[in-house]
Amino acid sequence: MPRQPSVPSTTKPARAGRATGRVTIVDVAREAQVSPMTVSRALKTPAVVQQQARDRISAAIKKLGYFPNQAASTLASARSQVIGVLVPSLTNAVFIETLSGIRDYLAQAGYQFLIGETGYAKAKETQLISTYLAHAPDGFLLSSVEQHDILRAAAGDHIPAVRMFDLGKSKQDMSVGFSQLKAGYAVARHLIERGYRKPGFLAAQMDPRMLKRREGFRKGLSEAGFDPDIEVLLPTPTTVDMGAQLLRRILELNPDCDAIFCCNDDLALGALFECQRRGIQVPSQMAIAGFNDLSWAACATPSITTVVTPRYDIGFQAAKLLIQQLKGETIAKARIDLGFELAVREST
Amino acid sequence: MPRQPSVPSTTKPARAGRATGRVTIVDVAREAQVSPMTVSRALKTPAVVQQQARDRISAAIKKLGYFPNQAASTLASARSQVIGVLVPSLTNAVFIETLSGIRDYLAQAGYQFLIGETGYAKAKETQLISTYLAHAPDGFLLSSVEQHDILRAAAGDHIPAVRMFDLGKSKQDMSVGFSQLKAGYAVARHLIERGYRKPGFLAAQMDPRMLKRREGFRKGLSEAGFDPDIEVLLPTPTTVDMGAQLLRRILELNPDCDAIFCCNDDLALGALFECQRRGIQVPSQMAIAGFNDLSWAACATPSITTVVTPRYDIGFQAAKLLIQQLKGETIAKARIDLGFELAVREST
DNA sequence: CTGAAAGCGCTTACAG
DNA sequence: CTGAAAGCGCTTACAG
Repeated sequence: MPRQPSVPSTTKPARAGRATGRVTIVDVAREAQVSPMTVSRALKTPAVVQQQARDRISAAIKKLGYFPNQAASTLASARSQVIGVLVPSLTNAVFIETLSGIRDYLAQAGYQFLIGETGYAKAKETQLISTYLAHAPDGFLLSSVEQHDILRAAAGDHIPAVRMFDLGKSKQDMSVGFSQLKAGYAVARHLIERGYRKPGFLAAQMDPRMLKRREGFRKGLSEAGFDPDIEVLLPTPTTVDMGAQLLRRILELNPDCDAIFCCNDDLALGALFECQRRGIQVPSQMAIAGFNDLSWAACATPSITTVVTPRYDIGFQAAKLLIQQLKGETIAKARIDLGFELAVREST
Repeated sequence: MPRQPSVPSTTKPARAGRATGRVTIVDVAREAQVSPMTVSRALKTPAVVQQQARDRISAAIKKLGYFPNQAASTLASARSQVIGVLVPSLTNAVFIETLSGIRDYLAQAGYQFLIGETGYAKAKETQLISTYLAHAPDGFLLSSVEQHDILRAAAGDHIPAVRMFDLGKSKQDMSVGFSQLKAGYAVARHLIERGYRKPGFLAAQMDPRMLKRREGFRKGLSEAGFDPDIEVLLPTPTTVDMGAQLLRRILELNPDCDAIFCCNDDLALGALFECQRRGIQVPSQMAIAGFNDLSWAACATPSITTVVTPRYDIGFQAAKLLIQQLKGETIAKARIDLGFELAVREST
């Protein structure tokens, strides 16, 4: 690894009280016998620097153990190479996979990112954006559909943002996701086609995306002449255990409920465990459908029918869209629908 | 929200080609009729500024919509208020909870953090540290026990680091975790005391912590005169489905195996599903113990015995230790053992 | 408690 | 393709 050589005071006299000992672009320039500007160019736009100079600069960088100071670069260029990323929750596997997609795209593009957790609250999101502004992010990846005035107001400029998970209303706003409404609708259609007659809906964590899934589910039931009001919704955060609680509750309220759509796979898993505990056969006495296709859905006993969502891709494509925008490239489509898939398994 | 006022050219003439339009500390100083230095002090060490001046500065900040430029601060002070955090995996719920602990401590302390995923590889960790150095982090929170020369070499200075999850060998090295070895040993003792005679070990993702758990487990078995070699280890990443595969494999190799210690709860869940699929009664025909106490362990059918690990606290305490070190506070204990707990449930 | 000067390490905007 | 000058917005290190 690059070892920082102790710089002899003859080549680099310590300035009065400010010496950091850090190897700078000036040190590299001196070693390579070019100007600091040429070193800067060799690092940012190598094509524009003569091969010979580039070689000397590379050698000097290696010899001195130079690495760039991002703060200086940010200050001088007003570009931080940092993206602010705000997701609703970090304890939900769904968003973690989205972060993986974001990281994979941003890493190869040379960007870092700051991660914030909004707890599904717009106010918290606004506050985090505000905090992040000190770090002068070049852009934001957000999870809410709402607009943030602060993005327009800050730094005299509009900071570009891409919204993830749901699709923006206007085609100008950049967004990457899929139709939550259609996904909920598809689950309703599936359960009806399988012959279930009293499908219910279980949910926790009242966030806008969940409400859209519910809306689609209800629409599917209503259209087919079924009762859309068999449901239990809780505002508290989702846990596996809550799936068990919700199942108990819906059976108390609707003893003849014969199928449930859980708004995520954690609830579905808890509901399945509760059925096992009570000796309720799945799917013959109770069908269970989940959402997201987390790792256990496919290998549970019985395996769980669920909606496969493009979580990783949402992060990857959203990051890509943002960077294209930052580079001033033309955006073919600002609103990217990645779709979803229904994985039909044993539980329905 | 703070709206950036358009600055009339009479008060702030645009410099030749560099005007950013950003409100700076100089603008605030002018508005508050103090020097920029006093504004800086009012923000960093308010106690040292006269109340009256502070009030005028607050008003000016509000009026102009000022927020600090972290890049300028970092460049001038050589302190970035950023911590580099490296965890083995972002798709493992364990580390996510650790990140929550880190975030909760760092947020109130006014620090941001960059998150990197090492994929359980030291080389990747070294590379990420190297990348992060450009952002001049004030410290690192690491997951490996190994030393990184690059931390000593960089920036002419030693950058402080706290190691998480396992305990450092020396009492000088800062580390926060618990004894993986003792945890594995405790599970072995528990299974033996319950009367199981052929306990086996299932693992994936060969990382050093897992190997220490295994070492403790084998020690417990050997001491009691049991065969420690009933085990299946795979180098590939952990998934729920792999728990099912590993269970099949260990039963092929050791048909009389009557209990398994899975190196994490994901494997335990997969093993439980596989038992259900094959009609193997848990725990009467096969006992299952996991590790970490993830959300489903307590509510599975049957509920799963597991080792409760202090994941959130590891993150919180590690961040606290690092910040104390950065502030030059005296460190009472550099090696913090947070312990663990065995949650005995129905599966054993 | 307050301020003028200098500097942190880069990049912009020219000029050649 | 290359370089000298100036500036990004803060904080350090003095000096009062």
